[in-house]
Amino acid sequence: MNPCQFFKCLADETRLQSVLLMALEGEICVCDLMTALQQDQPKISRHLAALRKCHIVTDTRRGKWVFYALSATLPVWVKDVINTSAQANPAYLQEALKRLRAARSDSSNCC
Amino acid sequence: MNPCQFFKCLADETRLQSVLLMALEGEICVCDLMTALQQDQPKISRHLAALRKCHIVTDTRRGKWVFYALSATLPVWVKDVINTSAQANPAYLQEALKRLRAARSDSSNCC
DNA sequence: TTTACATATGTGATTTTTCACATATGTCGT
DNA sequence: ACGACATATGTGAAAAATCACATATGTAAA
Repeated sequence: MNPCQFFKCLADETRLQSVLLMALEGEICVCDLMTALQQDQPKISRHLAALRKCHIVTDTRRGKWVFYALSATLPVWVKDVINTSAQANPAYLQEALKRLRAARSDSSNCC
Repeated sequence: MNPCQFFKCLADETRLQSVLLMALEGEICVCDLMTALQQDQPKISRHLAALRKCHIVTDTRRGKWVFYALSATLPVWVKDVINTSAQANPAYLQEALKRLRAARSDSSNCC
């Protein structure tokens, strides 16, 4: 993992929040990320594709839905950077996390 | 320190290598960074200005030279991210570090 | 106070990234 | 096979970042 390429992946609000949410909450489906980050579907999807291309996340299809999670094979230092950042910035993630959890506990939600 | 803004600062080869070298070697003057990174003066100076603007580094003038170092007041998580990245990527920094140390031990060097 | 050297910044061009919209692909239920 | 829904991607435009060159500022020594 090239360090500069890695930091470029984190250097965008949508990608960074997606990665940090996955660090805190495990796998997340695209529809829930749309809700959590309040962004439209193509935008979410495109940023996830960028993360996937750099092997930071993996995607798993289950029925109609695709779930993204941090790659299990990340270098230790990358995991450390992601976890440290996720733990240390509750305020930055607060709103998105609230929307994510609300969506997930809503039985009328998509997935 | 906004997390996304911080990662944007690291998302450039010149800025990232400058920051990681400062983590490993302490303060570095502009002329030595030019040698270490093999970039021209305005380019180095401009990227350092960006880091300074975000309060990631501080600058100290001593005579004709300006020395840059990681800010002493960085949040703990930011220091952790920088140090972890610097320690974990020796190959990424090897060449620059070699040139930096060579320049510093050369008595005919600028500063 | 003039000159040389180290560093910073103004500026316009170039490159890269991001975006919005349209459309394609994939899955499931009927 | 068809329709509805979830996700992915093609494409051109817009925005942002980077660059190279010129020039300005600051310091010290002669």
